[in-house]
Amino acid sequence: MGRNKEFDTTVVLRKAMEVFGHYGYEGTSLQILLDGLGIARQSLYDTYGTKKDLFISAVKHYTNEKSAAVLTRLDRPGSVKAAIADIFREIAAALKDEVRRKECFIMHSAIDQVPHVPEIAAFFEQDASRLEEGFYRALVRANEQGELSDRHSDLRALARYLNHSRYSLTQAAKLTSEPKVLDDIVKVTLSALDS
Amino acid sequence: MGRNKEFDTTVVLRKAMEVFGHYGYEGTSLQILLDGLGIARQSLYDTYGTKKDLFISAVKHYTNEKSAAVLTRLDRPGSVKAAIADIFREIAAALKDEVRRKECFIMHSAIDQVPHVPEIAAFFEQDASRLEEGFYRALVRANEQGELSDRHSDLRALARYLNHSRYSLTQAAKLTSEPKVLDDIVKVTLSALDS
DNA sequence: TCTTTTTCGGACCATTTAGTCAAGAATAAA
DNA sequence: TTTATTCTTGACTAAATGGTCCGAAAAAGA
Repeated sequence: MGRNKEFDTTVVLRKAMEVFGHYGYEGTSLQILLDGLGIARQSLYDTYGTKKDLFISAVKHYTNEKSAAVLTRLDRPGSVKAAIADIFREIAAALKDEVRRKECFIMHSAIDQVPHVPEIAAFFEQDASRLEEGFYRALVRANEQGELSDRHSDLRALARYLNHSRYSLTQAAKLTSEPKVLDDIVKVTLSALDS
Repeated sequence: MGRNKEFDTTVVLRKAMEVFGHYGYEGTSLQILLDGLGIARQSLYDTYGTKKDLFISAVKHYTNEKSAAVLTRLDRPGSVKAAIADIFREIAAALKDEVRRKECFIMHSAIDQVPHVPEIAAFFEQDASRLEEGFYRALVRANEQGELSDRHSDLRALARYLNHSRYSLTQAAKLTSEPKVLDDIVKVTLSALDS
């Protein structure tokens, strides 16, 4: 009974990522937001709550999606170095794609709000530790599989580095439109795993 | 003849970096800005122009200062690897210092505005190319001095990577309050230069 | 058909926004 | 003292802000 929702809430969430990613949280006026989402003002408040609520939902949805993909790839049996290379090349591919890159920039807006929105700060802290642990587990396995040389003594540092590099690629993408630059950065980043 | 300015304009510019760095450009209301600068409203408009003018001035001042220091260090004779290590450790030191770190975050706010303020976009494009060239020159010299192994074939990629890593450290600092994490990231970043 | 839910659009609100103007006090050099 | 510049304060504006309320149309199941 009753009318069904006309829009797919996850599709709208995707659009929210794009809008917030482009204008930033504070830079996104309600008008811009509504135009970008393509829904009516009341529908926004009914479905997602306030502007801030929607922002938090979008950030969490985006981050969870990406993190899950990374962790899955890291835990898959086989070469760890190949897995990590896959992960970074996938990020670079997304950032080079005219369409897909747009929603990635919500990361930048989200990091912007870390000092002002405790819920986002706590969320990222938790996410970072999950990811760091994931990278660390993978690196330990890589070591057991003989993929690393003895110059990689500090696997904890390496794990932190890799997780941070993942985030930082979107920043690089915001600064350059040259795809080659992203490829170069990824290439050198991955070389940290070489012997 | 006439009264002198009571405030040092570069000191105020520094405070502007802190305020804009903390709240972001859009997140900084005029009231917050004036409170942070400690000057009267009219003084702001008389001395710096609009809010946007001040923001651009602060961004340029900060960037020029940092870039000049980096380029100077890179061009100094002696070990290039030591120079690069110095540069990154200095950044980490600044980001770990409770006071100095504050103004660094204007970089994040500035990158935020790249898609919306053409003047900032053009400025960063120029700055990035200057810095990339500086790193590249240094790496060529390092190669001539026998500091690099033959696994470092693509010095252009390495230069881009180093310049990007410089920027990305402030992002990492915004996400973590743990100093050890920054040290770890720097350590692994520099290991890209090892043989 | 009746009921329930959603969508949509416009009106509306109090608050905040960036920026301007004016006037008097302070300060410094001529 | 005179003159020029800056500082400070407060009032003011027009526009934009996020958010709420209302009513009618649309759609889906009972």
